[in-house]
This record gives sequence, C-alpha cells and structure tokens, in this order.
Amino acid sequence: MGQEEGKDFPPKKSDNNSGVEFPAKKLARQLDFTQGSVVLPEHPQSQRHHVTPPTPPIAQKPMAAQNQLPTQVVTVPHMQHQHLPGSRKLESPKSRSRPNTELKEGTPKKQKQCNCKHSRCLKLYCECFASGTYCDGCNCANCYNNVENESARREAVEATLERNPNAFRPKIAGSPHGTLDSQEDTRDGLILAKHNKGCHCKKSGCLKKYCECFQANILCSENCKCMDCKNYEGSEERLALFHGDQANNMAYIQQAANAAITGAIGSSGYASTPVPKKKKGQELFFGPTTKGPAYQRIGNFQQASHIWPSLSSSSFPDPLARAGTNTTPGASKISYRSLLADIIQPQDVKELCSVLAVLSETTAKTLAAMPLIDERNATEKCAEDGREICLASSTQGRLQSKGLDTEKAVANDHSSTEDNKIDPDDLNSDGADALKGRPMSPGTLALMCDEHDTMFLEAAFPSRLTDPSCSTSQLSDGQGVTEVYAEQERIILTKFRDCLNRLITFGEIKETNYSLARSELGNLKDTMSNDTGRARPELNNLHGSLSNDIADSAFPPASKPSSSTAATSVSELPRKPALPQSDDNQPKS
DNA sequence: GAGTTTGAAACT
DNA sequence: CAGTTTCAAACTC
Repeated sequence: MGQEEGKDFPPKKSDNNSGVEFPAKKLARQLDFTQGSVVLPEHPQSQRHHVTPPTPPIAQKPMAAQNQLPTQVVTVPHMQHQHLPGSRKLESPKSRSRPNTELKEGTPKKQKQCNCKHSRCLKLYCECFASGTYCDGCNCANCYNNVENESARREAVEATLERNPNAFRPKIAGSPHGTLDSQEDTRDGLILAKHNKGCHCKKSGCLKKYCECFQANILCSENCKCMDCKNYEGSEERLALFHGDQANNMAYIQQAANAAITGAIGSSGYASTPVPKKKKGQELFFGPTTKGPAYQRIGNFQQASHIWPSLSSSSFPDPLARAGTNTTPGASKISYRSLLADIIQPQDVKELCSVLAVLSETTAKTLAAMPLIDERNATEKCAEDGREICLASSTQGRLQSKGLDTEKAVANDHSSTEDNKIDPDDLNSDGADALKGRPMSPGTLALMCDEHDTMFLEAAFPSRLTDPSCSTSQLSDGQGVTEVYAEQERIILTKFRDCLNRLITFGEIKETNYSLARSELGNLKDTMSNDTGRARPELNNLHGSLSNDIADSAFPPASKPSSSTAATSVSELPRKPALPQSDDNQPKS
C-alpha cells in the first residue's frame, strides 16, 4: 500500500523507469495494460465465447427497492436471466451479504462500489471484477474494469481463469448432491450450502464478515480450515449474534422467510437453517470455541440437532420462534419467545413452499404457451393494472428457479452432477438481482456463460432455446425477459410479503388476545389456555390464506384462467409428495 | 475519516 | 504446497 496511483501495473515497490521489468509476476509480464498490446493465448474455454462486447446493459433498479424488501430477500434467490452463473457478485460472499445493495435495516441501499487503488480493478481483489461486472460509479483509482479498457480487462479475466478456472464460479454451492458429501448436503429436505473452498479464518472466529462463510450466511463446513471457528450449528456465539442483532430486525425476518421458501440456498437470507456439517467424528464434548477445523466439531451439530429437533424439520427461521422454547446450549440464554411460536408450525412452511412450487409449475406452463412479446407487453400492461395474473405467467423463469429450490427443499430431488451442484446456487445467489442495475461485463458474460443459464432458461422457455451456448443470445427478446423477470419477482415477493404481513397480523392478534384476556378476565391462567386454544383457528385461517393468497396472486378471481394450464387452483394441483399433508393444511378454495 | 485488522488473492 | 506479500474490505477508534 501506499503506492502512488497511476503507476505501472501491477504496482511495484521499487518503481523506476530504468526499463527493469515489473516484479517477476507472470501476469504483469504478460500484460501491458498501458499499451493495450497484450498478446495472450485465448482461454480455451473463453475463446469460443468471445464476442464483441456490447455496451453493458443499462442499470436497472433492483426490485427490492420497489418492494421495500431487503434486497437480499429479493435478489438472492434469483438470477438475472442473462447473468452468467459464475459471476460472483452473485455468489461471492462479499457480494452476497453486501452485494451491490446494502441490506441493513431492510432498506435497499446503493450498490456496492469498490475502492480499489492498486489492482486497477483487474484482479479478484476487486469485487466488481470478481463479479464480472464493470465498475460503475465506484471509488476506484486507475480503473481498467470498464468498457474503455475491455481488451485489458479481458486479458485479466483470462489470466485469472488460467490461474483458477473456477475463479468466477460460485464459491458457495448449495449442493444437494455434492461430490464430497453428497449425502450430507441435505437435511430434511433443506438445501444446504457451503463454501467450495472453505474459509481459512484464524482470528475472526468466522463470525465476522472477514469470513466468507459468515458473509455468505452459511455455516463453515468441512471444507474450511478455519481456527477457533464459531460459525457452526449450535454455536452459542453465532446464536447470540442472531438474537442480539437480528431477532427484531424485519429484514432478518424477511430474509429468513425467504430462506424458508428458497430452501436457504446459498446466500439467500440468513442461513437460519444452517448447513449441517458432515459428521466426521463423534467429538461430542468439543466446546463451541474449540480450536481447529470446523468439521471437528460436527459432533456438536449432530447433538444440537437432536436437542433442537424442530430446527431441521422446519425451514422457517427458528431463532425467532423457537428460541427460549427449546433447550439448546446456545438458546438457553434467550428468553424471548415469539408470539408466532404457536402459530407457525413446520407444516405451515411446507404448505407455503408447496404452494409456491405448484405455482411455479403452473406459471411455467402458462409462460411456455404464451408468446414472448405478448408476454412482455401483457406484463407491463398488467403491472399497471395491478393485475398480477399476468405476472404469474411471466414469472415463470424465476418461479421455476424458486420451484426448483422448493422442490429441492421438500423432495430432495435433484441431479448429482457437479454443475448441477452449482446451478442452484447460481440461480439463487443474491448476486443475480444484486447485479440488477449493475452493468454486466459483456466480456465476462461471454467468457463465463455456460450451461447454467441454459438450464435455467430452458426450464423457463423450453421451446425458445435455440443457442444454449450463450444465455445472452438465447432469447429473442432478452431485455423483455429481464423486465418480465423483474416484474415477476416483484409480484411474487410482494405477495409473499403480504403473507408475512399476515403472519405478523396473527401475531398481533394473539398479542391482543393476551392483553385483553389479562385485563378483562384478570385470570392469567385461564387466559393463557384460552388464548392458546384460539391460536389454532387463526392458524387454520393462516393455512388457507397463505395458499389462497399466493394462488390469488397468480390467478386473481377476475383473471383466473379456465384452462388446465394455469387456471388450476392451487388446491387442485398435484401436491408435492414430500410435503406432508394435513387437513388443516389444505388450501381453502 | 484515518488507521488497524483481517483473510483472500497473488505470488515466490 | 507452504510461506510470504499484496490487496481491499471490514472493522475500530
């Protein structure tokens, strides 16, 4: 540090003009950024994708801003359709927790901007570069990560890829069938993410954002080589963080709820249903602060899971609802008990997931049958009218993604290839939407585009895929699709927000019941019992309302199609086999 | 806002 | 592959 800006790149400690070659850095020798005369063999993989970079897409406002939802909730699970899967503003922990948008207080904020000084934004140090985006409005100095220096930038990308072919791939993989621990990656239907390389933290306890795992809101895994790790399931310190900082944070609630829907994949939301660790040992007596790799404490995780059985069975964030109601080492200090603790049950969440999954399938069919251009126009028109039915159909892509996640969450039904292991993460990484409004580097897009988007889009537009090699050219109306996605996302999330608000309402009702009972009856004991009895009818309403709410979002009464593709009411649609059904869970039509 | 700490990336 | 350096973000004051 402390080197002057604007000097030769990479910066050297003893800068001179004597013609002495840059410090023996391979890349530096190969690249002459000042001359732009770099001659590097094209990356074998990237070569075929090399295209003349178009102007980066115009920035779009993240949908989160419109919905007043935490960006992470909105953006995490989805991928901008043309976003390259490997892009790390998607999946980079850094970008995940603080992607292009800040999430604190649930208020979407400005995009993340780098402050690079010495890397020229052409190394992975730079978040923008690492994410495959151009710097745009950053505070960086001597930036080459822009259109004007596309050639240099492309060379840097290739050099980076040469060093690490996976440099731009997701670091966090929600791996339902990972290669290392395939059988451990799911637990009770949840998709569990972990850092591909693992962190190497030494001093942060993996509870600060220095830690990529923590930043990605995932637990450390056996991939990590961290020391003194506290980022594991059942960790008191970790739980304390959740409760102390986020228990009352609406953003957290929304994120957690989002995780409930998406299966807590990747960076989405706070991983309130944390990654279970591979049981590599039975060191049940390891303390939470035991030094050594995280996996050495896996015994604790197992133990914690037993103590906290409902945690694994419910995808709803338990730090809120269950803290204080269950005895767990970490939670024992917590006395807070959510008013929703008796209202939200595992089946509620499953019900919600089921509804969303069904909706995604339905809308997929609808969209597939709808001409793309018409769809776009219809979406815009309907958005103005507030008729969400149109969006439901146009949402197909996103919902397909969500549906996948949900299905994974409930059915654990996924392929086992390495790529597919990454795919869900790609599709759900917050980067996708975090990148909204961020000019995506066309060069990186071209370099990085691969089968992931293809799969994603194939699900959305099975009949329109013509060129699977590049997602940016797959659709005849890419921009329209982007808008459709955005609008689709807005609608779905708005609806989901309504559902959450409904939950809040139920909680408030319950609270009111408590208060009234206390003041009017003066018999606390009777009040408590009566109130508990009242909670369930409310819950019954909740079950129905959740389902109907979402169903109506797709098919409002006035617009409900009568065809079998999209008109089918939720209750009529086949249910996910993995979702336990109960009578009071059945959506009420 | 400046300085420090931290850990990933880059490099040897 | 291990050790060191560089770097920029996270954090502290």
